[in-house]
Amino acid sequence: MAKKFAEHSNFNLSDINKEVLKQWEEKDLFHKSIKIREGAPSFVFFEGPPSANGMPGIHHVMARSIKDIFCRYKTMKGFHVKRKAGWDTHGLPVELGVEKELGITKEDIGKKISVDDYNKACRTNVMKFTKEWTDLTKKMGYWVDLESPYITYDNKYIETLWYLLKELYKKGYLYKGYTIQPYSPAAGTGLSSHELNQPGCYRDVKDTTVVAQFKMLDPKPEMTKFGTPYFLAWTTTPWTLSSNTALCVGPNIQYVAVQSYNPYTGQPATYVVAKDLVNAHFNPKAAELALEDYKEGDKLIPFKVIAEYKGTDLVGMKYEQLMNWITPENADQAFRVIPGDYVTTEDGTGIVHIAPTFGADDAKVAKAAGIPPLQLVDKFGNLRPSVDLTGKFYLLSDLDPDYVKSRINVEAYKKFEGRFVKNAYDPNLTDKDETLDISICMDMKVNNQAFKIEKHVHNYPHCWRTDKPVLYYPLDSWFIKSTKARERMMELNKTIQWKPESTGTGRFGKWLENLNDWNLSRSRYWGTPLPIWRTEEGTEEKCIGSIAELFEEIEKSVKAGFMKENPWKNFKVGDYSKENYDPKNIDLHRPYIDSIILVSDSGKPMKREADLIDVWFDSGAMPFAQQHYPFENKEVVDNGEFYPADFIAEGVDQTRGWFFTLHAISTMIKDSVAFKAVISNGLVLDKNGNKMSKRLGNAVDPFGAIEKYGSDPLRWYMITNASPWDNLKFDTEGIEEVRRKFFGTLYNTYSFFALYANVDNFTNSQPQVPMAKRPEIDRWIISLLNSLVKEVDESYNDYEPTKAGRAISNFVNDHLSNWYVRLNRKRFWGGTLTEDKLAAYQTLYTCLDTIARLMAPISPFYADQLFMDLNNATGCDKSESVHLADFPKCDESLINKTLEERMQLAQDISSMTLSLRKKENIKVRQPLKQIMVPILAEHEQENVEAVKDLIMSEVNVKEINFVDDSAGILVKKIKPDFKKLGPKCGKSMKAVAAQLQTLPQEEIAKLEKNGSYEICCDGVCVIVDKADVEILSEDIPGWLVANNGTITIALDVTITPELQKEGIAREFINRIQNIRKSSGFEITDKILIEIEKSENVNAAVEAFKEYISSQVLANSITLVDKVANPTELDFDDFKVNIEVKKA
RNA sequence: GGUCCUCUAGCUCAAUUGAUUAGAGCAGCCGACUUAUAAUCGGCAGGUUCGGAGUUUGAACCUCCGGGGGACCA
Repeated sequence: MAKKFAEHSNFNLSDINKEVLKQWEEKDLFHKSIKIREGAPSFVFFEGPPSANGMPGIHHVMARSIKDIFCRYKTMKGFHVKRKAGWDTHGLPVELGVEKELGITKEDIGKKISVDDYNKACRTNVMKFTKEWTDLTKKMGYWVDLESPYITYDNKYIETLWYLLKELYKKGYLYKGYTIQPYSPAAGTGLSSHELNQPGCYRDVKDTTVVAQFKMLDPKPEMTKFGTPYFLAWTTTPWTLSSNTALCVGPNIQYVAVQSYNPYTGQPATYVVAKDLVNAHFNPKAAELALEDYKEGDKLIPFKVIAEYKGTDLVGMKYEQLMNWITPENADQAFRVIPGDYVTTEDGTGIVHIAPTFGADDAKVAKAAGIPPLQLVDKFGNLRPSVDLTGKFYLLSDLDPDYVKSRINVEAYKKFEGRFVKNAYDPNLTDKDETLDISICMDMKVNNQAFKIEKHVHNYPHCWRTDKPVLYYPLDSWFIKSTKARERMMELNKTIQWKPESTGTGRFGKWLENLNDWNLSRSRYWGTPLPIWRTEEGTEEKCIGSIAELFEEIEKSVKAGFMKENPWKNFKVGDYSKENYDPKNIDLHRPYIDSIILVSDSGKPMKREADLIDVWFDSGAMPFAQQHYPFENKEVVDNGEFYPADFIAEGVDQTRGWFFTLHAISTMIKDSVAFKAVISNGLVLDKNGNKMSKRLGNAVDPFGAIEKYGSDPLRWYMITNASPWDNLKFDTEGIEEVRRKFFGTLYNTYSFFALYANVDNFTNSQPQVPMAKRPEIDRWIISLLNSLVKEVDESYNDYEPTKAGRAISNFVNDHLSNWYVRLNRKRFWGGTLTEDKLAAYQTLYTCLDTIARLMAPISPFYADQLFMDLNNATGCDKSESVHLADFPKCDESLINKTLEERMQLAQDISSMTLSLRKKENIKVRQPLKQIMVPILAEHEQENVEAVKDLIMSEVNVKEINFVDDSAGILVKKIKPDFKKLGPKCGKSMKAVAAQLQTLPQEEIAKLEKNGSYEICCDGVCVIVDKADVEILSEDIPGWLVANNGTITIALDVTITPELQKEGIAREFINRIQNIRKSSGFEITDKILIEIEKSENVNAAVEAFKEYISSQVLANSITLVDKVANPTELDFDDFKVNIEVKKA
């Protein structure tokens, strides 16, 4: 007994989701889907590790849908697609989460709580939401190996990181440097650029700014003619002026000397500023005033430009230190004008104040020009900037007394010592208090050092944790010299297929071009320790690349007496078992690792550099670390089975995060790309285009959405609404629409099929009816289906899931359901299983089965149900799931473009006819005599003939006739083909087009006859070929005509008495059916009809009595003088009374 | 402040890469169908392609200027 096609009583995708998921788990289908492809070529995919210390959001569904689509697709295409889940477990977010939970700050670590306990808390905390993540992963249908994920805190993982660091070390990529970095005095730590880019970090703040006057020591002669000569330089951080050691000009910028007066003191002066900025600092209204007429206190200050210089002319000029509180080392080298390409004339004065200790650019140009930074010596003998780690000017008592004596002007400095550079850092101050900037500016004003003091609003970064402004501050750090690999990284990047391309060339490419060295250091507790040990003076160091190497070194150290014993004596080197690497046995984290003292080659003790490494190194190293490379799995990584990735996908925010670190590490270690193709998806915004946030309450809960709609419509919506790299305005109405329009239609199509297939016991076991024997409409849909397979396959292959999904959905809605099934319904009804009927079943079955496979990557649940419903009944494909089945192959021989065009023609002609009917207010129910189609070429008639019957039944006309040109009645029109004619005509295109369009009928006839025609205008003549134009019939005089593109039709709207009668009959049928329905008659009930006599209907009723009766199951129709219980029927022009009774 | 992306119907998106009637779906309005029926279908209406200038025979598309939105970076 053949199995029947499942007929579902209701259609709830959320339930289907759950049901199918249960099946998957029971049958362990994910693992089977990998197992069946064992030995096949591998398709390598890398999963970017999320951090499980927060709940997953709806955007994760987006990113993971994309990943899942291509992994499933490639599996169906026969590839072996292994994919390991991963967890990102280190780093500041985790630490801060723990601190918040425990109610402690960074300073408490090691005091109130031991580092050991703290790290234990981190280890637990970071996996807090693992359950939710796993849950979502399963529910949304993302297939990834969750049982053996890579975890970045794992000892094995860390060991690979050490291996990689050592490799980099050996290649000379690691160095220690002193650089200006964003630093949060309140948090006591440097901040990574990633941290600086937490939402809300950059904020507009109002700061006091000053244009300072730097007195020249060696002015050019013309500068000394009037008052004192000064350089003007603008700063938004006046407190850094005391650390000024140079001024910077743009070498190619034009500067001028301007004679004028100081606005505050009225003292005469000659100022040097950029030419473009003169008007920003000197009021143009005062340009006409004479210098001599100025009196102190005048609002308009006269000025006079007296000379012009190029930036390079100024380089090397010397000036007097602005604030002589502290004398820098090598002071003779300081206080000079130096060149810098980054100087602009957009704001300020075109001369930039340089404080090498507080600006990254400053430090760079200063170093290049040999300018010393202004540094102090603290009481421990360290060189320090003028601000301490808490954010205040050093207290004299914290400095080296000898240094204070020799270098500091105590008198001047005392006034400012201990002042915090921002009020936010000082626990005793508020915004309302005078800032250090203001105090300094006031001082400068009095001393004739300030030219202009202003409030200025600018965008400034804040610490995402403490909310306080960031300080650019010099810190000691380890760096990866990524600049060394920059060229190679750019080259390799060109080989990567980026989706969208602009992210690769633009955002990523530009970033590589301007690459800086990678700051690897983090001064925190929970992370991968930097495996570098150094002697106290830093003269000797060792980088450790494995546990084995560490153990060897420990041995030496024990021998040298620096350590008593190896703290991990149970660990067996070379034993890669889970137990051996268990944290109970060995833990490479702080604080344990810090207790290890190694011995240098010369016999000195070496301590570990206290830093942890950037967590982005953790994630970027995952291609290797997830395999514990090279300690294990060396083979499969080196031979390409697991590396590089064929494909990865993450949010666009990862461009400079994970995408970069993967690429950088891979380039430096393996001289290879880490991934060959990448999709960077956009953001998921709320329906109004705003960012989703928990705070605003507009975040969509992914669990709720899946529960309500099911994962399929959610995924389908996300993928097909817009390209994944565009931002998605997430609107649940869109999911609803997808459910209704696409899944609903597909479900109905299947239900229709199942209903009749079960009645006819169709099981697809009969031999396939040869295509040649199937009706044209079958061959048409099969042709379209194969075109679809081709398009979808190409789209998936090109990482264009949106195109694939849209194509599938168009096919299902417009062609399969709305045309094929609708027009063929009658073929499935009643009767025996004829060849024609069989062809219909087979055709529809093929379509549904193919659709299930095509859609499986995007909507894995419903596709599987559909596939199983079909194949369980037929046994055609014995795969346990659509995801274990093969992707359809396009059979080019079944694609018939002529057929597709013809059907399009039928659809167009029907649509035009319906439109004409509407215009004339003639219901479809009213039969009409004929449609006329003008024919200009033979094949046109052929095409229409082929689909004639379809059109006639669609639009209720009796004939389709053709008018050819022989009678000469057609009114023709010429449409130029601009693409062909444009290049031919050039400038005269417009005139030629105008002439063509007004060409008289005779001339058109000539063109047609001769195949070409000469058009002259403006003295230029062009030969217009027949192929350069489209000739169409625009009108048939006396007919009602519609035009659409090249198609023209005319509808005969004359309603003959005969047609009218038939129309009335159809009208009766419709009304009576309605009465049947509203009276609650059964479909099989027979009825008796009485109609009140009326001139309007008598003839029609008499003529079509049989027809009406057969349609409405009437035993009799009688015309009577008056009915007993009349129902009034309104026929627009007249009314008729009728009575319908059960027989 | 810099770099990049983006702006098309009320909404969400197309437009074969420069071609002359700028298209769909949703929503709206009108209607049809009534053995896929809590399903389905048709028609109508809706546009200064963000604004401006330029290149071109021809611009939604290329260039420049300006505006809105967004991302990334300093």
